[in-house]
Amino acid sequence: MTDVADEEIKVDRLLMRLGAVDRLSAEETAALRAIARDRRHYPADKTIIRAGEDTQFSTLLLSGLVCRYKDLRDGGRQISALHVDGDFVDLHSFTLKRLDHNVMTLSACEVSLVAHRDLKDITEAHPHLTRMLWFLTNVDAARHREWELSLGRRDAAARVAHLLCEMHARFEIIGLAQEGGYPLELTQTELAECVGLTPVHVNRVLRQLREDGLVSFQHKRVQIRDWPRLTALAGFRPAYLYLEPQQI
Amino acid sequence: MTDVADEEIKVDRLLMRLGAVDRLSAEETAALRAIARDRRHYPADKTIIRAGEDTQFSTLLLSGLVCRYKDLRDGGRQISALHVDGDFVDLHSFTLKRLDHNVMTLSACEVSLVAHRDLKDITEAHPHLTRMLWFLTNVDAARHREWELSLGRRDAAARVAHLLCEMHARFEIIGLAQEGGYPLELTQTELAECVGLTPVHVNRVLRQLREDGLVSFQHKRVQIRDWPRLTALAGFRPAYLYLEPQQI
DNA sequence: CGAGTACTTGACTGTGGTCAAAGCCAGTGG
DNA sequence: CCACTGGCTTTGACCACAGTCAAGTACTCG
Repeated sequence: MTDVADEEIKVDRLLMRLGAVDRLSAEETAALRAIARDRRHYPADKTIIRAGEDTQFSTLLLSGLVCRYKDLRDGGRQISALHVDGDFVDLHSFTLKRLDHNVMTLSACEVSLVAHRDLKDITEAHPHLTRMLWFLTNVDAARHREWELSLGRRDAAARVAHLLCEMHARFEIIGLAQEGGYPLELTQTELAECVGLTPVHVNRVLRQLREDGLVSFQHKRVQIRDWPRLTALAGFRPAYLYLEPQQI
Repeated sequence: MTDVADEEIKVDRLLMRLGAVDRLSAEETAALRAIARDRRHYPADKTIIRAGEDTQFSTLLLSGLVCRYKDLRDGGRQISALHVDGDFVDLHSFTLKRLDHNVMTLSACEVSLVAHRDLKDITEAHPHLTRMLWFLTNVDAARHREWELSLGRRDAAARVAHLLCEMHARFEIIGLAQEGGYPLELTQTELAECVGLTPVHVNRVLRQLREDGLVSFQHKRVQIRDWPRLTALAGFRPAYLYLEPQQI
């Protein structure tokens, strides 16, 4: 595979995600490609946007794993979202200007910075594309709501299982899940920060899930062993991810 | 006060909220007023939108208290958001079409139904107004993130205190907070469903907060007793509510 | 090969859940 | 006007899930 073809695939992951939901015109496709220019590479564990800063750009994740998190004064940290290849990590900063959370890489990442100025132009010239982008931020909020449900009402095992189910579904649609497994560049501590548990307890839960033959998470890879029982334990129903086509 | 003036005030609460953030032109104001026509009244405790249904309208809350919630199969319920006068409860259904959660009144409510068809017209004709509405859904997501932080990392007292702080700030900007207090049409059970605790424990926490002289919640009314200590306990900083003016 | 990070495990603790019963209050009907 | 009802709140006794603390193991990377 040439570098050029490789680059195209990376840029196209967002287009594929959008195209799977509603039809994108050639013009819209071109407009999106045109604004996703400024390419950057970041190492793992780098905070790339800090809460409260003024932002001029939104971050389109081309490859790698990114999280958004909030800190408590006493040192506690809650990861509020995970992002995979093709996600518009902080599209909401276009209207919010300054963010209420930090953005950090969890693995080495490649991104495109998209100027808010260019997004504004899209809202002036491409109403349908604007609605599609708006849709993306609304799906993001829907994931927040499902996480609220996990954090508020599911027990430890169901929380961990649910997260592993969600990430499986998300990796699957971008073609990065293989043989019932997928790569997940998280430490157990970071996983704990997603699900509101301690690292120690996450470790115990993972052992239990593994011994019960539901799922394993080792060496940064998740392997699904029994999808029906896993989704049943987690109460996972993927409607909230909005993967079905519709007219926007 | 005449009925007509009263009606105007109700419609204008959304306009005031938007106008406090960024300047609304006369045309934009008129466009918003024009689409908020279909007026409805609902009794308390009525589920008005169910998860998964196809929606043709979004709900602008004119007066009353509304919640959005998700159910677990085993009967558990998590309230993911509360809405006060002037909130666009489910503006996100405009792009999502079907919702991932239910919408329910907590008190008697008055609403305007806004047709998605009309919202679409706005996205075609009023880019700046479109960005303002997009902004509203993004602020909604920011509140979800703060709730994720509460549910995942704050202890019971801080969770309850934080919710009471947030609602105070929100009632204040719509002019419904008076003498350091505000009306909150919630039962302790419903409050528990917001903060991921049991009703019994919420009751204990409320007693503690009251005895410590921080805040009381009795007879559907919250009375702030010591705002500095309450916000300190809660770790409340209102930046995530995006009440400051900015250019969108 | 050594240092540092991540993972694993065990013993013990504590916050918040469960279960149960009683109290309170507003609304309803006799 | 009062008794009854049902929902909400309050309290106590007990329990359990997940947290804390601590020690040890296994990998990775220099």
